[in-house]
Amino acid sequence: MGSSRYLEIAEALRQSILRGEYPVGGRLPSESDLAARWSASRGTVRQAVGLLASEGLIGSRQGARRVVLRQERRHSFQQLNSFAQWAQAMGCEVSSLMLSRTTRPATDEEASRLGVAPGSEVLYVLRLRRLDGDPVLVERTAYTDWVAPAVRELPDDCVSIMNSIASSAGIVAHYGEHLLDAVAAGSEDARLLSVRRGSPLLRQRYLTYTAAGRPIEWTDDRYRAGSVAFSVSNSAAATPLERHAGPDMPAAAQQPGRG
Amino acid sequence: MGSSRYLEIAEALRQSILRGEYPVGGRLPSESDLAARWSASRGTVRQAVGLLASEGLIGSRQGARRVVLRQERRHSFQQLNSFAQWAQAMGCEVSSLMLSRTTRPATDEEASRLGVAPGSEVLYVLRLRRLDGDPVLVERTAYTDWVAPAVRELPDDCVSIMNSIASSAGIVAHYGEHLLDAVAAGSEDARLLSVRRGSPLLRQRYLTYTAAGRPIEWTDDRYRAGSVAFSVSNSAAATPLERHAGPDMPAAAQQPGRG
DNA sequence: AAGTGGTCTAGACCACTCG
DNA sequence: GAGTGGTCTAGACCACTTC
Repeated sequence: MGSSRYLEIAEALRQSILRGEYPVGGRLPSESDLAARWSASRGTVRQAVGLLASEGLIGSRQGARRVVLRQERRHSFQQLNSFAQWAQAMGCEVSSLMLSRTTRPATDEEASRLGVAPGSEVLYVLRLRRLDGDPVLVERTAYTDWVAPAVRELPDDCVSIMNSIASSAGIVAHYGEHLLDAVAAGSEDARLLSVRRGSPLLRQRYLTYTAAGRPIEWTDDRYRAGSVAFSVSNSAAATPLERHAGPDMPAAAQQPGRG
Repeated sequence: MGSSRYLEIAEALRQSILRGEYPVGGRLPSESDLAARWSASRGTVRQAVGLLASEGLIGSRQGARRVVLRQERRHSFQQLNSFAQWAQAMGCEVSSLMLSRTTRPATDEEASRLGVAPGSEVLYVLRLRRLDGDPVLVERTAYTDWVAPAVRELPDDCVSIMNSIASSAGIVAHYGEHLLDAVAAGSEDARLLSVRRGSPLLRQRYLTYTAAGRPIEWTDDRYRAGSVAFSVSNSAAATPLERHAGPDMPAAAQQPGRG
C-alpha cells in the first residue's frame, strides 16, 4: 500500500492540486503549516513536497512559498518502459506480433550497450505493434544471453514481454536509459508501418537494467510521426533530459560514448 | 561556491565515479561509512547520494549497497534550455540570425501554453541557428508581452536571447516543460535547413517560466535529423519522461491538454 | 544475525523573500 | 523583521538484503 507517511501526505497534496484547491501559479502552505496539519515532522513534510517537486508538479525557492507549476499527474516508470502498459492505461487496444526471433552475434553497438564481449550471441527480436489496429511502432530488441531463454518461450503475439518475463523468470527492469531522435524510415520500416520510405519517424532507443545494474535489453523503437510525443519537465534543481550530438555533427561536437 | 556540505560530498563521489574508482556495476560504501569518512551526519550523506541518484548516476534498493549505473556527467539546466550554452560547452562555434520579429495575436496553442487570453499580442521570432557554419536548427518562439520589449531591442545576430534578457531585464528561466516528437520538414524548414521537403526533423517544443511560475516563452525548435539526440535516465523511483498521444492517434488515446 | 537503506523525529542555524 | 525554505545534526525503529 502507500504505507509511508510521506507518500500519504504527497498523495493528498497531489489530489488537492488536481482538484484545483491549489491552482496553478498559486502558493502551497508552508512546511510548518503542513507539519502541524498532518502532525508530522518537518522532515517528513519535506520528503512529500520533494517528491512532488521531482515530478515537476511544484517548484520552490529559498525564502518563498512553494508554487504550483502544473496540474497533471505523471506516468509511472512501467508506463515509460512498457508500450503495452502505457497504451492500456490510455484505453487503447494494443496488439503485438513478433515477426522474427533470431540468435546472432551482437553488433558493436549492442555489445557496448549491453556490456558483453563483442560478437557474443544475443537474441534479436523484430516486432510490430498496433494501436486499435493501426501499425504505430516497429521494435528491434537485442536481449542478453541470460534473458534470451525466457523470451524464446513466449508466443508471437505476446502483448508485454517485460510483464511476461517478470512473471515467468523474475526478470524485472528497475532502471532505464533513453535516447530520442528523428530518423527517416528505411524500407523495412516503411513496409511495416505503411508509410513512404524516407518519411519521418521518432526513434526511442533504450537500455533497461535490473536493480543490481545488470543490462537486460537494448531496444530501437520507431514510431510513426504524429503518433506519440515525449515530455519532460526540468528546473534549475533537476534536469533529467540531456541534448547530445548526433552522427551528422561537426567533429568538435562529438560526445564520448557510453562504454 | 559549492558551499553546501552535501554538494561537496556529492561532487567528490561524482569525481570518484568518473575516475573509475567505483566502477560501473560496483558498490558504493555504506551511508555510515561515508558519514564517518566525511564527519557528517547520515542525513547529509543521504542528501549527497540522493542527488547522484536523481542524476541517474547511481541506483539504490533497501537493504543493499548503492550501485554505480553510469560514469558520465549530466548537463546543466541552462544547457538544456539554451542551445548556445550547450553548443559552446561542446566547443562548437554557434551563430544565430533572427530572420523576423513580428508582433501578432497569439494562436490558440500559444495562448493556452503561455496562459494569456486568446488573441493577446505576442512577439513572434523566427530564428536560424548554425553550428560551425552548418544550419542545424529552426526556432520559432512566441514571447509574452512583458518579455517582448527586452527581446525587441536585441541585435539580429544575438547568440543567446535567454542570456541577454537575463542581464538586461533580469528575466531568468527557472522551470521548463519540453515536448519531443518527429515531424516532416515544411517548405520553410526545408529552405532554411537545406534539406528536402518532407524529410525528418526532430521537434522540441517547450515552455519556460520564472521562479514564480510566470510563463516566459513558448518555442518550437526543429533540428535537422542526425544533428542531435536527447537522453534521459529513469528508474522505479523517478520517471521524468512521459509518452504522449500525438494528433494521429485514435480518439480513445487522446490525452487532455495542459490548460 | 549482521549490515544496509528507508522512514521519522525534534531541534538548530542560516540565507533568502516579502511586506 | 517575520516568515520561509535550505541545510545539518543525533538519534531511533523498521524492512530488506546478504551471508
